[in-house]
Amino acid sequence: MRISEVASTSGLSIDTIRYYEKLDLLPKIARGRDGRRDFSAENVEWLILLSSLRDTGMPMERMRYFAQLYRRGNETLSGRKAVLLEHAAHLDMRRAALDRCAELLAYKLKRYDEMTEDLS
Amino acid sequence: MRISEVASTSGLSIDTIRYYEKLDLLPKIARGRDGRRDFSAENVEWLILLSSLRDTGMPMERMRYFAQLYRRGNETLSGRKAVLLEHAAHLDMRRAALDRCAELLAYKLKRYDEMTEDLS
DNA sequence: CGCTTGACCTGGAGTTGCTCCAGCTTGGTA
DNA sequence: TACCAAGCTGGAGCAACTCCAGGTCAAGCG
Repeated sequence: MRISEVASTSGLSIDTIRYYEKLDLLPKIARGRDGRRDFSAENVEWLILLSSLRDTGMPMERMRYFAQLYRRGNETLSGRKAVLLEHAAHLDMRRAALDRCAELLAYKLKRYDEMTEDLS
Repeated sequence: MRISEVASTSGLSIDTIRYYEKLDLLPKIARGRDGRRDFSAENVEWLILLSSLRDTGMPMERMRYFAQLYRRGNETLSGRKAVLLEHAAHLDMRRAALDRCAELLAYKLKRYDEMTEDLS
């Protein structure tokens, strides 16, 4: 799979994919005879996971750690599981922050409405 | 109110508060005789709102626009309302992204479990 | 067969939104 | 009166992209 296809499939930009490769977040990516990257289905699945983790706020350093485990293979499954469970907990906290913000917005909007009524 | 108190009340760091002032995200902040900032209750409320917006992903440029409206006073209420409504919609999208990620994690975790069973 | 176009390559500079630091001033305490 | 914590400013540093210049290569077209 060409890098442009991977970009549109994963939601990452082409530049970000190359950047992630440079930071060792990806396993070795195959190259075609012409030197271009040729992503396997597994590569793409991995990038979709990274994209999703990053988009929901996993820090780069944590992703590097996760990627190291991934490269070391099956013996690291329980370590990777721990990373994902921790991130699932993080998602709950993010959801709570969104909810608090939504509540604050509802309150502010109500106040704005009251203020515009007072003016009329 | 001193800057350190505002920081712990709003969740923003002292540096970030000064940074926001430099970027004109805040109205003019009073200074004590000694030159230190002295935040009013309204200042603090504004910073809490900014903190919440920023934390849930409003871009700086949008916040600058919002702050400009705020500084111009009551005539901009409907403009500010539009900004907050737009952000409320953004919150829904973020919540959906979190949910998709949670689902992906649940799937991956299940697969990890299956793989560890196979090994044993 | 030569030429152009477009997708890809690399290394490096630029951007956003903080975050930290050096070096200074000041108000309160012993 | 001597100190220390808390504040000040201007500027450097950092994370995570994002963009750009300048180059390669395969494919399609006249």
